[in-house]
Order: sequence, then structure tokens, then C-alpha cells
Amino acid sequence: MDQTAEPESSRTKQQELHEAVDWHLALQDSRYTKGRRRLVQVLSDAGRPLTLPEIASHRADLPQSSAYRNLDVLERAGVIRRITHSGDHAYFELAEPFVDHHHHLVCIECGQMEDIHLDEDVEQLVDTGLRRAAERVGFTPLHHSLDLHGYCAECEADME
Amino acid sequence: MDQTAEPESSRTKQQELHEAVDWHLALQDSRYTKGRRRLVQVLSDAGRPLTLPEIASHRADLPQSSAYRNLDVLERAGVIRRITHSGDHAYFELAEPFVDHHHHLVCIECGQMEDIHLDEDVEQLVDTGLRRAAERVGFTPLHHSLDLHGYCAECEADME
DNA sequence: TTGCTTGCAAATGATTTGCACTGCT
DNA sequence: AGCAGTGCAAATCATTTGCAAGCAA
Repeated sequence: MDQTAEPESSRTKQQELHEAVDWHLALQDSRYTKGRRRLVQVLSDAGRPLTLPEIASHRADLPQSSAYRNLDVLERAGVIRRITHSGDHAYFELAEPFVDHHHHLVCIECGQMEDIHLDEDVEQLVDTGLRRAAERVGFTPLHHSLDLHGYCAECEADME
Repeated sequence: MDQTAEPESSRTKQQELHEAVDWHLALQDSRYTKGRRRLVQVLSDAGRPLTLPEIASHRADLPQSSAYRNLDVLERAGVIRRITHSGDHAYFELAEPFVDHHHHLVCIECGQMEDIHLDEDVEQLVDTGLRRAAERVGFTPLHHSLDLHGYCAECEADME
């Protein structure tokens, strides 16, 4: 009761994902172990950034230290991205080669993050503007992050 | 040797700043004490986000607990903003009513942040795009944050 | 059998908090 | 007086690390 109920195309994407991750890890003499595969699977299924406790709740048997260590390995390998915004826990999501470029809605009440996408032309303008500003001060740009902070529907409702 | 060498206009701005902060704090039955004034002054002078150690280096006599507590008070009062990006320390800067809307260059090597400004029309497009995405999921937007991550000139040079 | 992994327990370190004292108002 | 602010020391708590044992090439 795990890899059933998935449409054919999705199953293929999963395979591709894991193969690609395997390859990335191999480049660093790291192995794609069961624990690491679990992490990638959970993050892939979630479709939004998760904290370590959230990840653990999906997979009961995840020793914290190993989870943190593996998230670190995966981050160094460029497989996942660590996001920190004021709040107790860091959030983790699949990195860009493995998911589309996107941004986040960040709830300042509960911390939850949700993925959103912007039009390609807006992305272009933003990127150009940032690149220009970076050039002015000799800054070497790698990637941008753009988040909208506010209240998620649930928290907004809870505030009556 | 403290408030000299400042152009006349700047001196006035400082006064306005402190008066405004005083007012904001008063709204919360908080006093604008010497310690709090120091924090605001240092952040205002810096013109870029600072960590607590950085703030302390400007003002030797700043007990950590008091500094953290006052930064918290100032944050609640809407005077300053706390920024956290992967890295050991949180960064603090004056909040938006007290400084122009801006974004940051974030060095992923040393953590330093630098302020940058984008064209007004790009800001508009971004805001509109984000607002649209937020509406779709019933998210109540407050403000956006946009950072460019990469290597600052100094760190880039250090990597030879 | 060499070297990456794992998981437990212990350490780290930024930030927070308890408490007694100071100082406005 | 009465309550906000201060600073020291101690507590918190997410994350990291040491180490001995497990596992894959």
C-alpha cells in the first residue's frame, strides 16, 4: 500500500527523480541509502517545504541525528534546499533541478509554507533587476528567493 | 565625537526617526530608553542588516540579554525587522515605515547582507503576481521579501 | 577490509527566561 | 508607590557532533 494508486506517468517521474538523486550523490562518493531515499520521497510527496518534525511524522522511524545528517548530505549534493524563516524549525524542499522554479506563501502565524508560481515574464524582470543591482557592487548572483508573508486561510479563520 | 560631522539634513532625519520610534513605543506602553535608542541608532547608521554580535561590536556595553529583549520589543512595536537566513545569527534592520522598501543581496559564504532597490514598476508586477497567487488559496498577504543569494565581492575574491 | 552510514548519547550555541534590583513617572 | 527596564546567571531547544557498531563495494 505504498506505490499503488499512482498514475503511470507519475510512477515514471518518481523513478527519474530517484535516479537523478542517485547520480548526484554518486558524484560526492555518497550512497543513496534507504534513509536518504525516504527523505527524498517524503519531500517529493509533500509538494511543499517541510520541517524535520513534519518529515518525521510521515515516517515514524527516523532518528533525528541521522535525518539531520542526511538532509545535510542531500543539501550539499544539491538535491534539497534548506529554508529558514523566523520560526523554530528549518524547512526543507527538493532543490531546483528536481522541481520547477517557484516561490512561497509563508504564514507568519503557523509558519506553514506553500508553493506558488509566477509568470515567466515577471520572473525575467525580477531576475534582470536583481542582476543589475548585483553587478553594481560586484556581487556574484546564484539564485533569488521571493516569498509572500501573511496569514494562511486557516490561521486567518482561527483569528475569527 | 558622536553627532558631529553629520550634514544638517541628516541630523534632522535622525531626530524624526527617534521621534517616530518614541511614538510607536508609547503606543505599547513601552519607553524609549537609552539602550533602545542605541540599538535604533546603530541600525540606522549601518544601512544594512546587522547581527547581534555586529551590533555589539559598535557598542561595547550591550548586555546580550537586554539587547535581545529590546530588539524583541522594537520588533513587536514594528520599529525593526528580524531576518533569518541559514546562518548562525539572525539579522536586524529598521522596519519599513522607517526605511524605504528594499531587498537584499545575501552572501552564502559569509552571510553578509546588503540593501538593494528595484524599479518601482518591477515591484508592482511582483506584488500583483504574488497577490494573485495568494488570492487563489485564500492567503492574506502582508508583505513580500525578495533576496538575491550569491557571493559578495570579498568572498568571491577570497576563493581566488 | 576499507570507508560510508547509522543511531545513541552528549555537546553546542544562539536565543530566551527567572529573578532581584534600578529607575522612571 | 508602582510598574517598566536592566543584567546576571541559568534554562531552552533545534541542530550538530563523537563514537562504536553495521553495512555495502
